[in-house]
Amino acid sequence: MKRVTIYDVAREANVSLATVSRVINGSDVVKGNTKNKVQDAINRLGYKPNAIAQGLALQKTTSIALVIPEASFTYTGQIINGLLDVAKIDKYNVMLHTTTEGINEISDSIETIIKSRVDGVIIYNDRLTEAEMSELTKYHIPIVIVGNKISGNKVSSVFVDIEKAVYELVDRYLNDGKKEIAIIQDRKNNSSVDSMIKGATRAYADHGLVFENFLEIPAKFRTSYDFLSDYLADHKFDLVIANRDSQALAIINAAKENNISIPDDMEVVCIIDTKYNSMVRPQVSSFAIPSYDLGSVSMRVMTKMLEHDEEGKAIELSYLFTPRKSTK
Amino acid sequence: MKRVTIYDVAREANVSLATVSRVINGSDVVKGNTKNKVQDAINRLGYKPNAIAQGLALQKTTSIALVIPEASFTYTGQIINGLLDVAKIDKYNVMLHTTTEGINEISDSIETIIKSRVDGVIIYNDRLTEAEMSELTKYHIPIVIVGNKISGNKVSSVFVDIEKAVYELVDRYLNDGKKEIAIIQDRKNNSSVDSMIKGATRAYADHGLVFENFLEIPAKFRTSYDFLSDYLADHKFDLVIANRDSQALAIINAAKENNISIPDDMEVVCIIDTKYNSMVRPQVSSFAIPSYDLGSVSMRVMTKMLEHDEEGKAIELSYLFTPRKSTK
DNA sequence: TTGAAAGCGCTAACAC
DNA sequence: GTGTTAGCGCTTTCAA
Repeated sequence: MKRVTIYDVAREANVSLATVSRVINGSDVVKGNTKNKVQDAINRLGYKPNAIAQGLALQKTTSIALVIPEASFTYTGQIINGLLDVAKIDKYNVMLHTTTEGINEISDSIETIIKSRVDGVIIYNDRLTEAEMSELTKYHIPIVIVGNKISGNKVSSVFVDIEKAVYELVDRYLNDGKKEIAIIQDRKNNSSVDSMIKGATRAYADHGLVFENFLEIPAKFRTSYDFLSDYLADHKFDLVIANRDSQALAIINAAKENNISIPDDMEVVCIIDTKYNSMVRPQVSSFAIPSYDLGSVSMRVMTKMLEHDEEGKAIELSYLFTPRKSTK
Repeated sequence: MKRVTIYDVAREANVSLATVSRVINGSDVVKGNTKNKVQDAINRLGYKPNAIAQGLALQKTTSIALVIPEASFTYTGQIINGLLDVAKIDKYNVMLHTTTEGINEISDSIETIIKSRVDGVIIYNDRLTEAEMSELTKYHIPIVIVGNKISGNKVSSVFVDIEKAVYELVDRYLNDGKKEIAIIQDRKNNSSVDSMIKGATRAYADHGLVFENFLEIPAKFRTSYDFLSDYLADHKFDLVIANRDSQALAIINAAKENNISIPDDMEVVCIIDTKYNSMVRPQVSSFAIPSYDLGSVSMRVMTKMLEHDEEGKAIELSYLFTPRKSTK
């Protein structure tokens, strides 16, 4: 079966292909009568414009590339949903690319992305390097970074000020005299943790103290839980801050095992919520990062750069600390 | 900045564009010497072939469309990872489309998918209707359905026999004299639940019994948990089977609230595991559906249909019942 | 072994 | 209002 083309429609409707083109693009110069003729032919033949040919002719594909770290769907899922919802509204397609730390870096995807001639690329990537950024920007393709404040010529970003969030939290605890505060490493989201540490460090400094409890998970431990169930045996904290709710859970489980009662003996807070936090007991106090919005706003910003030729800008989204059962 | 084209390379290398085309496509008729000249020009100019133009000329895009239900990333995440991993190996791009029950049905995506001229489409969709299938198959585009046994001309499927899994499980409990077994509805995965019910019904029938405990969640309850915490107050089961681990969790939480001890008073099993099952207490016994493989095999099957012109086929993947703390 | 030229399906001047 | 035609960047006969 041969795909029906614009020529077929033109012949069927007894008009030129230019007229058909005008009709499918909603040009208003076409006379109502011929427009109907063409529309009928289109329906009769089941014609669907070839986006590839349009892409070639127009030098634009109305599709964007989305790059996310592999195996991150539990927390990027909401971002993707937001992204896709507005992509759908604006009629953009999204091509999905994943990176794997140490195996499949961004640079490996760039080749494919550039060849595919997407109109823009949206990246949720942890600790994007300068090199990677300039590798990309040299193609002058609009970029939006989600989760990290970087902007410039045709590169925008949408993010939450995690440093501030953690600063405020830590400051509050220090004011209450609770000085044993720890932050736990998240191998899957280094840049977020970098911000957390900055916030804590600043809060400590403002109290004339030094923040030292960044818990790196030694390579020999496969999960945070494995590490913590050992570690908590002879360490005690007033508050532990994790990046994702799943890690907070690991902490809580490890605490239970060591007869540390949550939140009485120790409190736990996380930054990123997923829907699991609503199913789990105790529910973890969190910052309720607006993941869906992170995605939807990113795509909005992208289309604005694309269609209204807007400049790159940095957009900060706000968070809301939501106390639950893991804090007093 | 104008993008560099094959013409630019041809001029730079002092050959015809046909020769450049041969080089980038690895043709072996080109003399080593000229091949080097061309390759040098390509590197010097930073030329990247335009996949859109190639797509037009070749009538194939080396990209596929992936359709999944929105907001399903926690359990489709692994499938996507598997899918993308082999897509990357075979150099296929994947365009991501989501459906939303009642708002964005498959049929709404078909238009876009067909226009985008992908080479094939992979669908993880719950209870795909006949109408939707034929709407798609009429374009003669290769399809693979994941999670559902449907096959035909250029349509393949990759699935796990959930009916059998549940049959075996229920049969075992009935043999032990545990007759109060319930299955809980999963609005997000109707077809899986359909299979579960079939399996249970058959097992009951084989024991001369009738399966009746399919717990539908009335519309007024927002979550399974809301429903169950009421429901379990005056209902008791030997075993409750859920589709996803998150639902099993809801059941366990609701049970706790009603002073039903798991697994002593009631046992709980789920079909689909996510990584959260490893963080949660008690861990839920499950069937350990091979989600990653579901994705990777689907993509393999797709490329086989695409590149080796293979026929559609149905591939069954196996499961492994994994007892944990929610069963005796 | 290489080049010339037609064609992939569409858009957008430019004519009429 | 509508048609003609020259691209868009590439692949692939067909000749040379």
